[in-house]
Amino acid sequence: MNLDRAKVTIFDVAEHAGVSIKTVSRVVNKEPNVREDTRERVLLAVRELRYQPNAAARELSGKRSRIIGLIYENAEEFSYLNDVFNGALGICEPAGYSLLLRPLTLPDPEIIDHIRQFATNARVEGIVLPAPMGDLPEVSGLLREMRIPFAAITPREPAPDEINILCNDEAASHALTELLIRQGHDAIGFIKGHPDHGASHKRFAGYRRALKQHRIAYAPRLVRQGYFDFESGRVAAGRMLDLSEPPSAVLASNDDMAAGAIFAARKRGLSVPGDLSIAGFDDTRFSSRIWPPLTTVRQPIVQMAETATALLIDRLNGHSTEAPNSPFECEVVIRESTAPLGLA
Amino acid sequence: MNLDRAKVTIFDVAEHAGVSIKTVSRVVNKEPNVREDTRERVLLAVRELRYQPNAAARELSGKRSRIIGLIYENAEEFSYLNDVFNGALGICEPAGYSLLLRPLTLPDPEIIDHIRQFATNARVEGIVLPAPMGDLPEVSGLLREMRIPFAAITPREPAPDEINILCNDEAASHALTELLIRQGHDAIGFIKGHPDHGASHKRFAGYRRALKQHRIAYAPRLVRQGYFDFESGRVAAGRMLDLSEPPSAVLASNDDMAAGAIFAARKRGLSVPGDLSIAGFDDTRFSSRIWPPLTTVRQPIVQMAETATALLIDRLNGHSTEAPNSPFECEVVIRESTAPLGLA
DNA sequence: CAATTATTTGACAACGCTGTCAGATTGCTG
DNA sequence: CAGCAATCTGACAGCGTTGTCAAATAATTG
Repeated sequence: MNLDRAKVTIFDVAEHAGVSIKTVSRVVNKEPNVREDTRERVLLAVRELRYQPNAAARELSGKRSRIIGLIYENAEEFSYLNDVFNGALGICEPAGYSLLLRPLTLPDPEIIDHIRQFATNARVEGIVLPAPMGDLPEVSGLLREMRIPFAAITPREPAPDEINILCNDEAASHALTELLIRQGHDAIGFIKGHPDHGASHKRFAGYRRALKQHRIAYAPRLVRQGYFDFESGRVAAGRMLDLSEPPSAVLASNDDMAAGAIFAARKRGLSVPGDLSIAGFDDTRFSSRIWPPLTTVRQPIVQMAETATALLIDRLNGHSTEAPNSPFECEVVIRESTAPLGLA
Repeated sequence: MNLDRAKVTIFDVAEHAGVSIKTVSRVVNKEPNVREDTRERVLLAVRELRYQPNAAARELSGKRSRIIGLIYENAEEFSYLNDVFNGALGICEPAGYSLLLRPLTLPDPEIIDHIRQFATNARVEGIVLPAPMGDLPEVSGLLREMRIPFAAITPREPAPDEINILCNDEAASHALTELLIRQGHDAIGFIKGHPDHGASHKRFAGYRRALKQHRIAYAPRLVRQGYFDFESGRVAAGRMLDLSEPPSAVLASNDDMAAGAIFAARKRGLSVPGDLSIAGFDDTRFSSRIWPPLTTVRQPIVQMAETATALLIDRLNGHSTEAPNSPFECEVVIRESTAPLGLA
């Protein structure tokens, strides 16, 4: 198949504007040292001929592919990724970059090879690493070693001189726990997230801080390990509900597990929130569509992805990445899965 | 940022193998007319030096970008897209193609311009069009006019000589309706899908055919227009439930609307499936995670996307696209949202 | 075995752009 | 207005491949 469109070349533009191809190149690439009137003449020619620089020639000559990779976990949780895609694409397109996807199924013993191959084959200039990819030390280590710039979207401690976008998971978790405490709950269960995800620890920390602050004793029996998936939430919640002194509220580290908790409660004939309040994290698409709609925490994922991508492109272009490394704000969304203790 | 890796060029390989660069090119591109022993010598050199052809140079010289575009509706329904992505990526990667995403928000009055720009800027060789993109005549018309090969994944009538992947929506809908009829239901509501989607009509047709076949009168009051989103399903189901003679079962044209129907039933104090059976379509990720888990229809989306992409690549490579245009099989998944009439 | 044809190989010119560097032009200084 | 620096512009050589076409080699024929 021939790509026989767009055959206006830099020569055509140069001739039309009465300058050399190099000057056209300068204007198109916004290089300095072009007189204002020549610049305009060239720009006019570009518009009139609808000139589109040939990306392949550019890359071949200039060593820049203008491709950004996005390595993500090919998990079921996809509304998060949808936002990431949209954010990243929204920035890439106007900046003249293409976005190349690389799904990975975790855990992946050959992850290093896969990423190395992706980086080489796809000739990406930089990589966006949404959670939990940015949490894996072998991944960030490899990219550092390969000297491929990357932007991680994950609540880890920002490494010096690396782009890292995060939001205040801990504060949001604290706020959510506090909400339940204010509603009179004092036996509050917690389902932890996958231990490899930075967010898991932050969320747990917020929970503990809230308990402590309100002088509620920490009860290990009310804390269970989950793995961010529905099934683990269902099991973890079930265990707690079967205790002789079950919790009156459960905080799950994400919405999938919260949905699992609702499922477990239903199976035991408990009403939510009448007998058990349940809250989640993430505000996925279906959080408001299950019954009862979930109280949860919403993160500005699109904005976070936009910022990560924009900073990455800045760095690729040699701009001095002024890191606005203050975390993004999460928002507690109160719906019908939580209620004051003792009320239906 | 320099892409200073992978600097083994075709010259290095040629020298190492003691042949000319052209011969290396022949071997790498699987062209004919190379003696077996020279081929092997070259292949060995390729492996030893870990030679990776430079994609930019290839494109510049050979006019082939090896990029495939994927234009999709940037809707909320993402588990469908996840499958499409995975299927398409899974085929592209081993075939040496890159996949470029182009989300579009419908309705889009400038859709023509957007696609034209995408096709030109991104220099795609071919385009995959999952539903509902393949349903829009202006889109397929434009691509035809631009002479860009495309593969549509949608239940429309396959245009001659165009790649079109579909599954037997009609038969699945028929089977699902029949299931409800066998369970004793005879007042079966139907919530239609978005009228611009080909699947909507197929699914409705299957419903009507089943009614007819079992001599159940078609009742227009039990059929409502929906738009594939939760909210429209909720409203449509609500209207039916408020009738003086409400249905005992509702078939929604997708799972989002079925979830809306469950929501509406709950709000009215009805139990599902005790008072109302509800079935959906698509088997999205959360279909099994809401309460009650949905009876629905599963389509082999990943396979369909794989096939579409593979056929497209075949065509791009000049192979004679033997269209296996027989539809893919859907599968009815029976869960707990449907029950025989009169039983809890 | 010479003549002819089929197969295999290689030299070299594109492809469209950017980087380098030298030359032309302009502006400024005294 | 000469002399020099700063600014602008253009010629030309790559970048790593594939396509074209001619040359070399092998296979076939009478």
